[in-house]
Amino acid sequence: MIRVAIVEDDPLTAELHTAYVERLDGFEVIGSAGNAREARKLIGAADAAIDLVLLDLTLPDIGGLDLARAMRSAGLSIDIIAVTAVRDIAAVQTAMSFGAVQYLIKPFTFQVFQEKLLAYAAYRSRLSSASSATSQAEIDRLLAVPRSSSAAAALPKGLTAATLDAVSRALRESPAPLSAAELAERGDLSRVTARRYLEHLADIDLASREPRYGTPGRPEVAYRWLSHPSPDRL
Amino acid sequence: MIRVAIVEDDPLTAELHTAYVERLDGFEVIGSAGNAREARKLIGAADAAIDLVLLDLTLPDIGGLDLARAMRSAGLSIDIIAVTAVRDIAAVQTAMSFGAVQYLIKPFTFQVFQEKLLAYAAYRSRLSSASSATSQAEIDRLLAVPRSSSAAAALPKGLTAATLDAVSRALRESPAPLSAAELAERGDLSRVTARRYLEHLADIDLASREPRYGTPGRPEVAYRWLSHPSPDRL
DNA sequence: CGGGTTGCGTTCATATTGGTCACCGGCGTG
DNA sequence: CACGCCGGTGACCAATATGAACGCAACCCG
Repeated sequence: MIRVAIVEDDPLTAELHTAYVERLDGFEVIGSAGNAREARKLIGAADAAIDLVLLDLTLPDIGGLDLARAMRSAGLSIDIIAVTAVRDIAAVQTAMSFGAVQYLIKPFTFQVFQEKLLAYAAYRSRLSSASSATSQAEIDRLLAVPRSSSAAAALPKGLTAATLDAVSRALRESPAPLSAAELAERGDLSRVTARRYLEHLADIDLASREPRYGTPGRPEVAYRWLSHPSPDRL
Repeated sequence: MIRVAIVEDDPLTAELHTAYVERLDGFEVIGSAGNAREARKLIGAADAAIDLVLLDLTLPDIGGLDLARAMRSAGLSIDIIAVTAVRDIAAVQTAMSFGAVQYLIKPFTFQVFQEKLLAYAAYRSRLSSASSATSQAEIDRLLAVPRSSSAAAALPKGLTAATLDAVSRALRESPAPLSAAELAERGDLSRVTARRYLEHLADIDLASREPRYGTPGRPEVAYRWLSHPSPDRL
């Protein structure tokens, strides 16, 4: 059983992540913390014996990266999966230098989450089953992270990962909600295709629909990128 | 230029590693230290601006792992490659939790050493060229590099080095991205073969896929050569 | 209050390309 | 010399974005 602590300031998101973890066999949630102070207490508790921390990098009191540093200073080698909405390469690099084993970008679907945690579990069992490494090649094999392609299989028929990625990016980078027609113009796509992908994003709760009234003609629905998916969608 | 510090207690080995580093283009040795105290001074020097430390884990005064911890405590996110004769899984795991990007077992050949450092260089240039990541997939791609090894060495079944070389060259010399059909026409290959090799190049991150939208019919995917570290050095 | 107008949502046929499978020719081997 | 393995090829079926046609939901005007 891999014992997980969740450090996340938004209670709704924390609850969602807890539910995610508990859906996976072999994982259990030991506790959660909403800020760094609580997290320190949680992790420091003698009977906790935590294996893995899902660490949000944006906490109210001190940054998650500082918390990670503090953990390392204390000599704790608990594994960390960084969870954040920050899409900053520098943050990624810093997190990795503190020994984060994975970097998850919010919001994520259960599939992506599952993939990362299962990869971690595999890594963990590999390490524990091998008592001592005998060669460089073996070390390399132990540390290798398997290429994941399970996410692609979860796509409904007729949709492409590359296109979905392009649509997601365009929507995310737009400050205002986008209609299918507007996104089509930006992304060199047809209106029909743009709508299909936007509908998919809305279906998996990565985007919300917002009808626009007030103009003549049939109302146009605009889509807004969601950074906090609702937890009722399990 | 990647600035390297070498921390190694045995002078002969330190010299050897220095020579190894200097055989590689794009790397330079800033200094070396024989124990943790010297290492701290070397790394702390304001004008050092060190990118990478080759860190021996068995030092006379304090352990290399403790030095790594001290570096992290100080907020330094300098990359570390752990170098040691210790074949202990626990040490590997601890080193990785302190954010080591590689783990090299002494003694190693120049080949192995080169492979690890070139992989690191690729990882680094990838990170610096991308200012902000846009998707989980991209993060995964960025982070996959440093820990996977010998990707180029082992060719999958059904591929030939000569053909791969020809395809690589053709793609590299083309200013615009090329589709499989286009490359087939240029290179005297069938579309099928061209596609197989282009897919391989994309899989090992030497090329990127870019679907072309806007025209009726199924979108055509074009491949673009990614210009990072020199492949002629292999 | 109801019919007309206006756009967008939705569906469907179509145009292309992707992916796969069974063959073919060549090279090494016994 | 026959055999077997292996990589490249042609042709097939499946996949996926496009454009146009149709229908619907909200505004507007009489």
